[in-house]
Amino acid sequence: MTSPIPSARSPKTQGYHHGELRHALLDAGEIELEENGIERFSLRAVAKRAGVSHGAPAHHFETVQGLLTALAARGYGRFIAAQDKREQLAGADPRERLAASGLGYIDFAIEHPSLFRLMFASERTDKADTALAEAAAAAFDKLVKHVQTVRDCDPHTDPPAMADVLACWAIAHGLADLVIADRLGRAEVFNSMSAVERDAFFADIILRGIPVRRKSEP
Amino acid sequence: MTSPIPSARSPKTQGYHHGELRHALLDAGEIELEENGIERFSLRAVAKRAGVSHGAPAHHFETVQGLLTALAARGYGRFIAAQDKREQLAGADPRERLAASGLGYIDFAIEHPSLFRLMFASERTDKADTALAEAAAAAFDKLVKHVQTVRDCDPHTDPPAMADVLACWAIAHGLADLVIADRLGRAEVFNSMSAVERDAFFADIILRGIPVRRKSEP
DNA sequence: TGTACATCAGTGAACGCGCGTTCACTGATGTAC
DNA sequence: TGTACATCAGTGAACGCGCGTTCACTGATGTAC
Repeated sequence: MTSPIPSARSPKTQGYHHGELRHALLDAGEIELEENGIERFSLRAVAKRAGVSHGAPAHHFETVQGLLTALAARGYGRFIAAQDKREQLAGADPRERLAASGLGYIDFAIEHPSLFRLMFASERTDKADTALAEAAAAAFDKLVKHVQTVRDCDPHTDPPAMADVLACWAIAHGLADLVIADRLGRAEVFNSMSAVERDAFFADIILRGIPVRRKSEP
Repeated sequence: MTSPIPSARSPKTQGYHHGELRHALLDAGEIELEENGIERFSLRAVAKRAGVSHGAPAHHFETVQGLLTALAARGYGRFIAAQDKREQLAGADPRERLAASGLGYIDFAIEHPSLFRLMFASERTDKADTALAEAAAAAFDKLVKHVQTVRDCDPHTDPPAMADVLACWAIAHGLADLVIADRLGRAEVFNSMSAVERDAFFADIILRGIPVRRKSEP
């Protein structure tokens, strides 16, 4: 079934003391989360996977909620990294970069569906946690800045631009959630797409959130 | 804490036999779901709320998964009803009706957040269940027909129209999921809206999924 | 360099809990005659 | 209308399980002198 992660122990600390257990528990927790889903997540299984007794995590996380909260916070780091990765493949055009960021949003959900759900739809994290709140805020700021670049104004003081922010967010989020729930297959055309076609398809939909302003319009 | 639902027993069947227990369990299950969330949902609590012993549900649902699956299937009925309700308040314009349907989608999520999550994001339902699959298909068909009316073509054979379907779906779904995750409050403008303003705000965003085609465009 | 000692970070047994499911049972109901 | 009987739909005790958490313990590590 599950096996410890020997590589998580450096040769220097292979003995009684682990040395990097906090980090190892996060790694093991992430794997457990993706293998079993949030609904079957358990601290004991995480400890087993990390190769320690199930009492050990208490020295690093007060409760299972603490571990899940730390996982969610770290998840936002991966989430932003997935968006950065797509942006680096994009050109200089602000709209293209915004769409790329949205594709990274979806990539993350596909690669880490349970972590994505933990971050956006679980009641098992501590929403008052500072690190988690800051990580989530950083992700939101990223989107705000994309829209700011496209619209050349600050969404926080320009309601129409903030509407663009929420529209793009909702689209990327909705696509991501529907993809991992395996719902988009209902659209026959979706099933026959190559990866490149799918990216173009999603990018087109994401950009509907921030319509091009025409001269004839206000 | 929790109390039985005496009204679920008709005077004629108040004795040893319940008479409507299947129905009463679904009602109790829905309340339990919303009060405790999926993550803390338990068959024993549902039985207690329905006023029967915890062994009783086995006569109506093979397992807890069976009850959750039936709840999800019935949820799609409520989901479609929420959309119908909004449509009835809308005029004849196809775009207005499509937007209204999307608002009903969001209404449902707000009124039944845990049921919404059970339907769209849980691993605890039996996805092979016929009734559940048919209920979900009916909800999708509803959206397809809205787009069909707006575009005057069948999305199942017209890929651009199916792209409109998925775009509108993703927007309504994304808004719904972000609203119940309490994320939209990050946009300051959103917090100060009245219910009517919020509806108009969401309707505008939903309709971005199905852009008006101009004569100068293909 | 060697020793005493404090602290750290593990172990593993134990606790109590709620869970889904099973099952022998029994009261209530419906039907045949 | 009355009786015998089959079936239905409950009860409640029992099962085994995995869970999070606690705690006395101990081996490992680091530090003071």
